[in-house]
Amino acid sequence: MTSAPKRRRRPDARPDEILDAALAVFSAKGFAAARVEDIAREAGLSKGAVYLYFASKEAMLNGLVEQSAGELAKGAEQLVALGAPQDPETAFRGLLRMLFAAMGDPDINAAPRLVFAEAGRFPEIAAHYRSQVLDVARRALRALLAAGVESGAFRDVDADAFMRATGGPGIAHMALTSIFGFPPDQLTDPAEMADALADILLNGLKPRVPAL
Amino acid sequence: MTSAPKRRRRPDARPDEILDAALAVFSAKGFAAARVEDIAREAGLSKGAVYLYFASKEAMLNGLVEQSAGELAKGAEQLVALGAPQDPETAFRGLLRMLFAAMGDPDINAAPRLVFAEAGRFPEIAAHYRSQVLDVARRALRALLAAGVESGAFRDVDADAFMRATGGPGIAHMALTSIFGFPPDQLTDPAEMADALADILLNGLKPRVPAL
DNA sequence: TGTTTATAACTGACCAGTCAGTCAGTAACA
DNA sequence: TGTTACTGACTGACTGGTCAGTTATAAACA
Repeated sequence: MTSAPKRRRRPDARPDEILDAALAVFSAKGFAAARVEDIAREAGLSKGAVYLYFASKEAMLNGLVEQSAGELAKGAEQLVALGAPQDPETAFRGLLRMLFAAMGDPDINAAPRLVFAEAGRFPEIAAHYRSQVLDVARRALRALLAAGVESGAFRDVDADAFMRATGGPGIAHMALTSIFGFPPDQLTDPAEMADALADILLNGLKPRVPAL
Repeated sequence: MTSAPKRRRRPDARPDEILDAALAVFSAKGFAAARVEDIAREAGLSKGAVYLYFASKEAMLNGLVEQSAGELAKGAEQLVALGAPQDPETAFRGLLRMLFAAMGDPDINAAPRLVFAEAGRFPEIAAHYRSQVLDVARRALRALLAAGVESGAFRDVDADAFMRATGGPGIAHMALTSIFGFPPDQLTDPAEMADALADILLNGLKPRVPAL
């Protein structure tokens, strides 16, 4: 932006810059159709320079996924660990709010979207995401559920159904908004959306009152 | 397989055969990385022959999506229309069972998976799926919800949150099983999974009993 | 016979990855 | 201070291979 000299010496920042550019291009065109030259241009470099930092196009994809997986896993674990023991219901509401905020933001959900689209063709990526993100999320949700059951806030529902009930709507939200351009009819704000969903799920998780 | 003559005349069956083959190859490699010659071989033809039936690779993708969208929309509409007026709860359970059975079966969910992965790059496909599948599903769910509210079985929750709460877990199930190879810990059977989820959601949708 | 259905060889465009060379900066010396 | 020698980040043209779509030709029918 500011009159930067053409040759800037900052090799330590380059890998991240290239990964940012790669995410943008992969996200727009998909891995196979993305051209390395486009990534290079987006990063303000020539194609050759990109190969000084990454051995191949696939290495960029791997780097990208690793980065994103790390962030996601950290976020999920932190959030649940923070709120779970004290107040499972509030922690659950917070988790859904965070999930919908993230999944509704095209900048944030770009990486998960990419993983969704490409993981089928890259077993290594699928395995990495599974162990670094999904397994972590499952453990966190399991802990949250257990805490809720112990405190009497939740019924002892199946953990895998609980995981699908919690994470699924977030994925649906992502797909509807960022892939299909589906605007919600009523609830524009992701936080309201999250609260409406929390309202359904928390009610569903409550121990059944023996009425009716 | 069986000693079929090399030149068989059955042009009326060809388009569907080619679409089947295209789905298999697109699903395995993604649209961009799929080779038309692979599709042709999978269909037992030469590449040139494929171009007698489809003008381009993209035309195959379009045909595929159109076919799949038609089936999905029909299924969703029928199921809800059948059960809604009489017994919304039972209809909802049936819908979830059907959803999980479909989303858990790699043969059936191949087309939706493909659409998920590619719709971002093909606005026409996204628009088609949206109008032919998503809008139809939304209407159907809205009707089911309204019927449930009227009969007193459901609370009057937000329709879009309801849509995400219902469809989302199905998508999550698809992703976990077919993309990430995530085996459920407890519930192997999709029908059990659907019932566990219905248990959570139906309880959540019930009018709140003023206790606690 | 003419028409339909198919093939296989071909073309032209495209692109991942390479590499010989360029240039900005820097440091040591005079 | 100006000069020389050096480094390593960067460039862009090139190569080798791939693949969508075309076409000349032929077999199978009617």
